[in-house]
Amino acid sequence: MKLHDSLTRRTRRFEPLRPGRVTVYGCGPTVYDFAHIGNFRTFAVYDLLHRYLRWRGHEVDFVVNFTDVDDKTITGAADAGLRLAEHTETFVKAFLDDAKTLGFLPFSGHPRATAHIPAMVAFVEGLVERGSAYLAADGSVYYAVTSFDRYGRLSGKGGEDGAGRARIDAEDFEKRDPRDFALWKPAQAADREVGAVWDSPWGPGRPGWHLECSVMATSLLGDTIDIHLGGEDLLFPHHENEIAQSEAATGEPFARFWVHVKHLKVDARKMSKSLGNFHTVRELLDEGYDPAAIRWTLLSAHHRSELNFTRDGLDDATAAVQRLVDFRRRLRDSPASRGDGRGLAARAAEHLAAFGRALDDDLNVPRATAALWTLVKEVNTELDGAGGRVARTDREAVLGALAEMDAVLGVVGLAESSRKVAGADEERVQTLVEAREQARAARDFATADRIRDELAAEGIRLEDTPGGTRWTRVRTGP
RNA sequence: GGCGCCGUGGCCAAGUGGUAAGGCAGAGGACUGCAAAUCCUCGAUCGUCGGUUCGACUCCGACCGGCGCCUCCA
Repeated sequence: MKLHDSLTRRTRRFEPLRPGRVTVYGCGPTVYDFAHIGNFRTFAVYDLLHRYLRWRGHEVDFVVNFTDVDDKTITGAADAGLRLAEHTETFVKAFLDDAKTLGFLPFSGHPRATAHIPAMVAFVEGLVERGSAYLAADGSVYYAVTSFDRYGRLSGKGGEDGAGRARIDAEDFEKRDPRDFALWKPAQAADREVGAVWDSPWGPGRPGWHLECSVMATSLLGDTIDIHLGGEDLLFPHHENEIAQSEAATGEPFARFWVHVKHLKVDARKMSKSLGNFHTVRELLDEGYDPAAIRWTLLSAHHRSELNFTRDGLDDATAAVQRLVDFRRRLRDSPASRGDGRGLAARAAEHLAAFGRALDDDLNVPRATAALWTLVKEVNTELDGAGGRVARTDREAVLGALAEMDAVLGVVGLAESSRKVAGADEERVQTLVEAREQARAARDFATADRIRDELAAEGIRLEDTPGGTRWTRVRTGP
């Protein structure tokens, strides 16, 4: 596959360092609040890459951390009158729930910063020994940016020129260079209040933000990882600092590919609480949107392009997803015709190949889905022409290709799972459908239409086919 | 001020130096008791102005508009 790497600013061929085994680290959520739809755009891309790599036959170690100690989590815990761990647990759980809702494959692990403090301390000790970090008068340990000559290579920022404009905080007076950043911070009153304090050779305190990712990535995945992911905002300073720390500590290249996901906008504007366009997954679900439609929307633009998230877009996605569900159902339910196929198997293979080629090209989902739609249309046309029948071999081939595509996209199965009808309801609906059939046979269309309308109101759609009336639950959005 | 991105049909969104995928919506048609589902047909010259080129939407420049990072942020 080819993958765009932010560090070299090139789209390059990707091969794992160790054949057959890919190591991926994605910066995960800071668990101080419910993750919003913008966070989940990024995480949806993580899931896409995860699924794609597995689909292409790789073993994947895919780690996504939880930042469970930082200013915001500490402030939040203090405001809630809780210990840090109690406070963050709520949002860890919420994240995992939302991830499941959106059909994410379980990642290999979700290391928490607070569970890796000893390794962080050791990491910092190593940096101090190497002369890459120093203990300042305020009790903080800072990374010395000037000790790393490649600093700024990723972002094109943070060079000496930029230092002139760097904001000068009170703590900056303790730094040797304004660009230096904290690896270890001495305990403050608020930290002690919520239990965010750990021992270290430099006294009680807590780790700086950038440190955790370097430590967890290298200790869990090795000194050099294949792919490092994050939102575009993390490029600087977070990822720049990760590189500086990690490479100074290990002497090895940190990440071979850097993938940054563009931010999404809501109604063409930056999502923010003040604009009132701030959405969480659970809010959208409460409004009645289909999880699969949310997922489809989040994946609807290439990950390096801006994604404009709108209600209209969600409605579009709802219709598109429903069409895919209908397609699979139609194919599954189609009676097998006798004789040889009509070439659908070959075309399914062709479109599946095109789908794969699109993803091979820097995860080009829009192009991949175009191949999917072409398959849908061609098969529907064929079914129309053949009275709804299709050769068994053709049917299995098309269903197989669809399943393969969905192994990466993860929407059809997700959509079907939210359209299940419980047993009791099923019997009730069946009874109504039969009553309507009798009314139709008696040409009592008023009664028939009334039953159909009633069922439609509860999301049950009826279709009168030559083989009888069929019904299905559909999602049409709020 | 520095670095960077974007502007494609009503909406969303790919793409390429040789005359623009796909989805949604809309219109007409087929099918249907009427529908639904499905299929068929119909729409853009790619922000503006210059330049390079046999030829640019695709390269270069300027401009207009929108946006991101530079401070916590997916």
